[in-house]
Amino acid sequence: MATIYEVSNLAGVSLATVSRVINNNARVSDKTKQKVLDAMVQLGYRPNSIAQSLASNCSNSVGVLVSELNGAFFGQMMAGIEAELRAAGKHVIITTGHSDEEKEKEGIEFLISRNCDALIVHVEGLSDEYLIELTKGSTPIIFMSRFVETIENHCISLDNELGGYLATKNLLEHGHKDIAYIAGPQVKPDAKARFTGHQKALQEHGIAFDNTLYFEGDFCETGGIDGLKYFLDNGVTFTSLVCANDEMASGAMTYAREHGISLPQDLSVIGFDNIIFSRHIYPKLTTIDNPVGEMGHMAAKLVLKNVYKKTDEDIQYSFEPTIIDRDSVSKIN
Amino acid sequence: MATIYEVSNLAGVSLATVSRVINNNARVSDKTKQKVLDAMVQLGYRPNSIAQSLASNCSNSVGVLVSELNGAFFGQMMAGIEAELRAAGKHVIITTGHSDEEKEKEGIEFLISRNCDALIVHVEGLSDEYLIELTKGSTPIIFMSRFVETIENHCISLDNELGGYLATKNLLEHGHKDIAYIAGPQVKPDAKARFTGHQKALQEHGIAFDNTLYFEGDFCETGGIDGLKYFLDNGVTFTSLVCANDEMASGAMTYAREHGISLPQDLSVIGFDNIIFSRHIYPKLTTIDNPVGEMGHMAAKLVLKNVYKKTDEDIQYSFEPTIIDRDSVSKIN
DNA sequence: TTGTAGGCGTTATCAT
DNA sequence: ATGATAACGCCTACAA
Repeated sequence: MATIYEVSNLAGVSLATVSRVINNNARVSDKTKQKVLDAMVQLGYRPNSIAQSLASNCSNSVGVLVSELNGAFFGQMMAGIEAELRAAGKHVIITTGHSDEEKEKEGIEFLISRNCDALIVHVEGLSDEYLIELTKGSTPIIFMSRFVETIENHCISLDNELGGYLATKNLLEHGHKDIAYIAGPQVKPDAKARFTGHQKALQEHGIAFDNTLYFEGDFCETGGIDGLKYFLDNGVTFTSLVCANDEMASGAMTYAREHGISLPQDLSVIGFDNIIFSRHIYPKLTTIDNPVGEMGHMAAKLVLKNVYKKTDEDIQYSFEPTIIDRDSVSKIN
Repeated sequence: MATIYEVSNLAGVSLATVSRVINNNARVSDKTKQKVLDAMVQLGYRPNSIAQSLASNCSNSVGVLVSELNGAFFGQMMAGIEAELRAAGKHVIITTGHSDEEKEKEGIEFLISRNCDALIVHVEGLSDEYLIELTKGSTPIIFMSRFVETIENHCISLDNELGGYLATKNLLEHGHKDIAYIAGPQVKPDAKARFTGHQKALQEHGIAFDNTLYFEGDFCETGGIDGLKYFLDNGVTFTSLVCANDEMASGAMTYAREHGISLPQDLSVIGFDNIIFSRHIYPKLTTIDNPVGEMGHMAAKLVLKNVYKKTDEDIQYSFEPTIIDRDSVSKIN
C-alpha cells in the first residue's frame, strides 16, 4: 500500500502538501493539487485511517451498544444510527449488552478502549447514577430511550408514560372496562413508565386498578403466554389486554387462540412499539408506535453536531408515541 | 490519558518492558511485572488501541456488511458474528449495502479503507466475478450465504437448493399436487437455487412445472401479497403455496385471509428461513430452517483461525437446511 | 530479563 | 503556497 510519502515523492512535493490536498483544508495551488491528485491515482493511494486517527486524535468511529443485534426494535434503531453516520463518513462499531448490568458495563468499556469518538448506547441494566458518572468521562455518550434528570441533553427519549396512557385509553374508548395488563420487567425504566401511563388512564376514567389483572412479563413472547395463562388460570374476567410490548402481545394472542378465544371478538389486545411484524400478526395488531428509527437518526445527529461539528440542526431530545389503529381491538357495548 | 511512557516512568522501567507486560508475550520477571501493573492501575492507564494498531499493523477490527440492519435474518447473522468476535476481543464495524450493487461496492470500500483486518459480507448485488476479484485484494474477505466456485474457502453457504427441494417435497408428501410458487428475485443466487430445488422435487414426483403457478416476488411481505393476488386473479387452481422466504409467506397468508381463504384448510403455505417471527404467524408457519446464526459464528471462527490464528477448529463451509413442521400445511386426500 | 532506538503513516506547527 | 520537522502512542528488532 502506497504511503503519503511515496505520493509526495512522485508528485515532487512535500509530505505536508499531500496532506493538505487529502484534507483539502489549507489552500494549495491548483497546479500542485493536480500533480498530487495524479500521483495518488497512479499509485492507487488510500490514506491510512489508523495513522490519521493517531495523528489527529480522532478515530471517526462511534460506538453503539444495544441489548441484542436481532430483534426488530434494535434493528430499526441501528438502521437509523448507521444511515446517518455512514453518510457523514463515520463508522459504527456495534456491540451488545444483553440487558445485563455487568455486560453493559463491559460493552461500554470495550467501546471506550477502542477509542470511539462518542458512544450511543441503549442500556437497561445500568442505574441512573452510573449513567451520570459515565457522562463525566472523556468520551461523549448519549443514551437511547432513556431519560435521566440532570443529564437531559445526553438523552434521546420516548414519552413511555404517554404511550401507556394512550394504549389503555384506546381500550377504554372502545368500551372496555375490565382491562388486564401484562407489564415488562419493572426494573426497566421503559416498562415502569408504560405501566404508570396505564394506571393514569384507568384513574382518569374512574376505574380502580385491580391487582389480579396485573402480570409482570419479560418483554418476550413467553411473557405474553405466561401472563395470559396466569389470568385464565385464576379465572379473572376481562375483555381486553394491554401488553407492554408487541412481542408479548403476539405471545398472548397465540396462547389465546390455542385456548379457543377468538380475536378480537372475545378479547381485544393492544401492544407497544409497532415493530415491523406487528402488522403481520393476525389479527393485525393495534399498537403504540415507537419512532425508534427516527430516534436513532436524531442520536446520530446529536453526535454529528456536538462531537464532529458537522451540523447545527436543532436536536429533538424527546419523542412522542402515537396510536396505530389496526384490527386487534373491538368495540364493546 | 496516561501513556505507556508515563507508566514506564512511574514503574522505573523502560517503555519496552511496559509494552511486554501489556501484551504479555515476552518474559518479564514477576517483580517488574508487578511494578508495572501497579503503575498502570495507579495511573488508570489504558492502552491506546489506535497506536497499537498503527505500530502492529493490525486493527483488531473486522468489517461486516449486510443488506439491512433491521430484518430478522440479518439480525441473527450479526448476532452470531458479533458474539464470536467480541469474545476474542475483536470489534465489529457494521455497515449496509441495501442489496444494491453500487452501495455494496461502496460499503466494502468503506470497510477496507477503515483498515479492517478482515471482512465478512453478505452481498446480493455483486457478481461472482467481482467477488473473485475481491478475494485477490489484500484484505481477507469471506462471503456469507453464497457459494462461488474457485473461492469455496471464502464462502459460508447454505444448500438453498436442498431447502427448496425439502419445502416442495413436504407439500407433495402431504398429498398436494397443485403447488404454486412465489420466488425471490431471480438475480439473487439464493432465490434461484431455492427455485431449482422446487423444480427438482416436482420432477422427481412426475409433476410438470406449470408456469402459470409461478410468480417472482421481492422477498418482502408485498411479494407474497402480489403473488397470491396474481394467482387468484388468474383463476388458476392450487391447494398449496411455497414461498421463497417467510416474509412473503406472511404477506400471502394475510392476503389469503382477507379474501376468505381459511388457512390451512383451503390453502397450505410453507416458507423459508425460519425467522423468529415465523412461529408468531397464524397459523404457525411450517418452514425451512436456515441456520444463519450458526453460519455467522462459523464465519467469525474462520477469520479467527485464518487471520488472527486464534483457533484451529475445523471450519464448516457448507450448511444444510432442515424442515420445521408447524401448522400451516394440511393433508390432502 | 531489560533497555535503546527506529519505525508505523499521518497531522500540525512553524518557518520560509 | 509550500516545506521541515516534531509529535501521536505504541511495537519490536537488536543490543546489552
